[in-house]
Amino acid sequence: MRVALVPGPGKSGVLASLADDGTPLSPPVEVPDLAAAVARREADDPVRWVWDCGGRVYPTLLRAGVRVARCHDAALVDGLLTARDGPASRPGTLTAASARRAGLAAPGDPVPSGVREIASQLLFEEPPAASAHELLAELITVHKDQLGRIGADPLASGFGLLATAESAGGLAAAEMTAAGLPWRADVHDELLTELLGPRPAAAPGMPLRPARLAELTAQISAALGAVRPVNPDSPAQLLRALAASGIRVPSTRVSVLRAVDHPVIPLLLRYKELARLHTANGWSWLDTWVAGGRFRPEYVVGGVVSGRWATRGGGALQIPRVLRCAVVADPGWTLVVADAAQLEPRVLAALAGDRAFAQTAAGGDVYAAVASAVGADRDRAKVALLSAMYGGTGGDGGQSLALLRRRFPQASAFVEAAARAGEEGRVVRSVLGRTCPPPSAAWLSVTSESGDPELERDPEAGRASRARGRFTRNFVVQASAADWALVLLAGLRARLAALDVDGQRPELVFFQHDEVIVHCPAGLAAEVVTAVEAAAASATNLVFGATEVSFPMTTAVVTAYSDAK
DNA sequence: TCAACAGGCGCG
DNA sequence: AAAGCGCGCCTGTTGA
Repeated sequence: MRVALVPGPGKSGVLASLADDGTPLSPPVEVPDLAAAVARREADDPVRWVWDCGGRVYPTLLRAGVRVARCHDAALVDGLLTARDGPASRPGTLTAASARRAGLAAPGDPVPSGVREIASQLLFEEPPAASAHELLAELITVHKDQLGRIGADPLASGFGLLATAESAGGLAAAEMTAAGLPWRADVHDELLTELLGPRPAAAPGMPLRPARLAELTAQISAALGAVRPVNPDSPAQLLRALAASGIRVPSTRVSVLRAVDHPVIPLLLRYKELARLHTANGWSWLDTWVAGGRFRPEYVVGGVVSGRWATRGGGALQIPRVLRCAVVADPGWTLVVADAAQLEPRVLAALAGDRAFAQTAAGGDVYAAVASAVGADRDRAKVALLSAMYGGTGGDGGQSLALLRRRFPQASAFVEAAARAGEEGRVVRSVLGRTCPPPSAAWLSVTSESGDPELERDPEAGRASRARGRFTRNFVVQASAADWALVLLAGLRARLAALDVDGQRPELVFFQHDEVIVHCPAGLAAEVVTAVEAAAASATNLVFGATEVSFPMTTAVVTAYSDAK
């Protein structure tokens, strides 16, 4: 059973039951308390809620203590379909719905990524606010249209799974934001103080460097023999000061500086490390993003073209390793940290239908297995494999790359074909059918062939073409890995819901590409680990069908995130 | 004065 | 000969 839902004024809402093909079964029903109505239906029988944008609707339900098991998120599905069919394919009704959504949004409100562009175009037209009944009618039309377009996909079942998983991802994202990642502000503060010195007093308009950074700055200037103090935060200034000391470098990147032998280098490297911590995850970050012992990032489902998630604010997907000691389970609770081991090479093995490579990826360490298969050491094999997926030659791994091609011709041909498609301006799709963006107008104009043989040799054309080849080469792997991880997340979420004991519910609290963290009562950790493994096995089967490739999860039951791995 | 850009670095 | 993929966010600089 599907039920379409649109919030109305106050706590009210409008509902309509739909058949599985999206046809309305009865006239819309107004309810005074939407959350209560949803909770009743959810308890009765399995419902797939159809709504326009879970990111907006669901947090309200969660605040009222109501969870749902399944949904169809029309905004997220629109993103998938628009990536597949192009913006011109978007039906008029959805455009109108997007416009209304944008019109109803407060200025500066985030708009779901799939409709961001069109919404921003229409934002200025001040569309009239539509009634909940009008919006529901539109939603029903859009939903039915989407079901038809999903069904028409050449990868119908895969693409349908993707739409379902993307929608479930929307639910998980809202729930994770509501739950928050356990974060010990006191531990974080202690670490900052230990590394940087005491927190500088707030000086209006005059941000102070913490003691340790000020000290290093002075030492750096001295080591460079600079007359005036050098600001290490200014690459241009630093570059000049280095040159004045006879150090000629193309940039001030850590990787470049590391190769230089000079007394100032260790000071600079230390400064960069600490300054990064201070600016990216220092006290002001703590003030801004951590409250009540929780860090609550806002996830952007499908925010990356490959289907990976992004986050808005707080840089949640770049939590530095040194800070992971601040992620600590509540007393009596524990963290289950699980990540998919060597996900991308395994995905390539499963995708490419390369028997030899699949057998190689059937075991515990793909890189070691590849190394022994091609007769190279593990490091070289790893670089070669990554190069094959990223489009580099791997420098040192170049030879191994050639061996890789000989030993695993089908896997190589698979990524090469993806690269050719990109270079020629075509699009590629993930295993479940997520579609990469078409080439930009700028790319087309740079690479378009002209009759003039002089122009054809424009090196810019070749560069742009190869760059897009690397992008599509990587896309098929990264996006398929994202497919798998999303299906894992959806399955895990469902399994965890079944472990709910009197509100002592294991909570998904973090998701980062190929890694999840579950916060659970200590007594449930073993069951959570089992759930993770079952979800991984199920994801493998749903996404890749029968395959020899294994997708093992590395799980750790820990008190602090830093204790994992 | 402020927005856009460049350089840089954190994560996968 | 050299170079890989995808992000978010910070500071400093530049230019309208």
